[in-house]
Amino acid sequence: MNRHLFLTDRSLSLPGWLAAFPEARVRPHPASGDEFTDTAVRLAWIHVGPADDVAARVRVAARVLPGARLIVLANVPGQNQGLAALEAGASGYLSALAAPELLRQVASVIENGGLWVGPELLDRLLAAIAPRDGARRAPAVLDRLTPREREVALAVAGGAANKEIANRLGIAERTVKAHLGAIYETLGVRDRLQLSLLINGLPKPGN
Amino acid sequence: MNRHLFLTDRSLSLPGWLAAFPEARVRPHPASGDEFTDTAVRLAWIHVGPADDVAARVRVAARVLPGARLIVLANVPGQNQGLAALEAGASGYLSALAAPELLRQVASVIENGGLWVGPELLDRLLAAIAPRDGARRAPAVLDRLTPREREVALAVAGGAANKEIANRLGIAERTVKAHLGAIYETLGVRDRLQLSLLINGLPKPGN
DNA sequence: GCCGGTATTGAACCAAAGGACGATGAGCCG
DNA sequence: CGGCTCATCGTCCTTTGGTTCAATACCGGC
Repeated sequence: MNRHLFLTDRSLSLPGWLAAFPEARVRPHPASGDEFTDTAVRLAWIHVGPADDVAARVRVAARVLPGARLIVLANVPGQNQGLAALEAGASGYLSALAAPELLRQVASVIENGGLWVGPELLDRLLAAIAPRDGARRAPAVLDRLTPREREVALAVAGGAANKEIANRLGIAERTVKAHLGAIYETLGVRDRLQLSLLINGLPKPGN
Repeated sequence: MNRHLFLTDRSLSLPGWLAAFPEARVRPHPASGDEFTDTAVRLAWIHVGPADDVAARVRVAARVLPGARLIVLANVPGQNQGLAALEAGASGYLSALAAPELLRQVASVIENGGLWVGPELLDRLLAAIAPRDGARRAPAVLDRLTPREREVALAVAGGAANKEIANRLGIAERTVKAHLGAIYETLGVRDRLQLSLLINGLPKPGN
C-alpha cells in the first residue's frame, strides 16, 4: 500500500516521517517538465524550504499525482507560505518537524476529506477576511498589563535592551527584569522576542 | 475523565454525539451572567441553531470553561456562521449531524492544538483573501543574505531560539550562531530582536 | 489597621546569546 | 592549481536575559 509519497530534495527530516508512515515512498521533487503520472498515490507530502516556490511545487505535484491530496511540510513554517500553499491547492500545511503522531493525525483528517490548518495560519486567514480596526489590536494585550509594565513592554517591543530601558525610565535594571518576568507570565510568552511579535501583532511561533 | 462537555438546549442529536464520546457530559448552554467555572473540561461542543448568536455562545463558553477548546456543532452549517464562530474563538465548526467517526477525528485534531475547518469554509476564506497581493512582497533586506542565512533569519524573525533553529535545520547550534553573526554584520543590527523588527518591516530599529 | 496590588531593589544563579579566536570541506572561477 | 564564497563545527569567554530566593514601600479599600 504505497499510498503515501514524500517529495523532498533533502533527507534530514526523513526519520520522523518514516516513523509515522514506514511504508511510505520517498522521491525527489518532480521538475515542472516531468511527464510521468502516478494515480496510486493518495497522499503526497511536499517538503519545502522557506525560499522555495511553494505554489509551483504544489501545482507540479497536483499534475503528476492526479489522485492525491497534497500536504506541504515546511522547514520554516510561515503564514505567507502557508497561504500560498493552500491557495495553490494543498490540503494541509505544517512544520516538517511535526511529531509522527501529528503527521498521522493530519493524514487521517485529509484522507477523510478535511483540510488541516494550524492555529496561527487560521488567525491570519480570519484577520484577512474580517479586517477589524488594526489600531485596536495591540492595546488588547497591553490592557492586561499594569501602566508600568506597559511602558516596559512597549520599550522591549521597540527593540530596547534592559539596560536602556532602565536608564530611560530611571530605575534599576533589576526592576526592568522584574516587570518583564511579570509580563511574560501574564501574556504567556517566553522571552522578549515573542513579546515583541505579540505586541506588534505579528505571526506567533509554531506551525 | 469528563473532559468532554456538550452544551445544548435540544437533545435531538445526542445519540450520535454520545456514540462518539460515551463518557461525555451534557448540560444546557450557560447564560451570559452565569458565574460558575469548570477548568477540567478540555473540549466543549457548542450546539447552535441557524438563528443563534454563535459568537455570544462561544464567548460565554470561553469564559466559564477557561481550560477548554471550543467546537461549534451547527444544526444548519453555513459559511457566515462558521466564520463568526471561528472569529469568536472556536477551534472548529462542523455539522451537528456529523458521524461519530468524524467527531472523534475533529476532537483529536483540536486536542493537539490544531483547528478544524471544513473544505467549503476554507475555500471561502481563501477566496476572500485572494484579491490581496499588493502588500505581498518579501522584505528586500533578505536579498542581501545567503540562502542559508535567509532561512536562519526568517526563523529568528518568527521567534525561534537558536536551539530550535539548529534542530529544525539539522545543524549545530554553533552554526546557527555563526550565521547569525554574519547576518547581524551584513544588515547592521545588534541582536535578534532588532533583526526581527527589520525583517517584519516594523517601525524602526533605532537605538 | 490590615490586606492586596503595584513599584521598587538586592544577591545569586542559571541559561541563552553573542563574539573571538580557529578549523574543515565543497564548489566555483579564472 | 590557487583563491574565493559558503556552510559547517569546536572551544573558550563575556554579556545579556531570565529566574529564584527574597525585602521594602506606597496606596486604596474594607
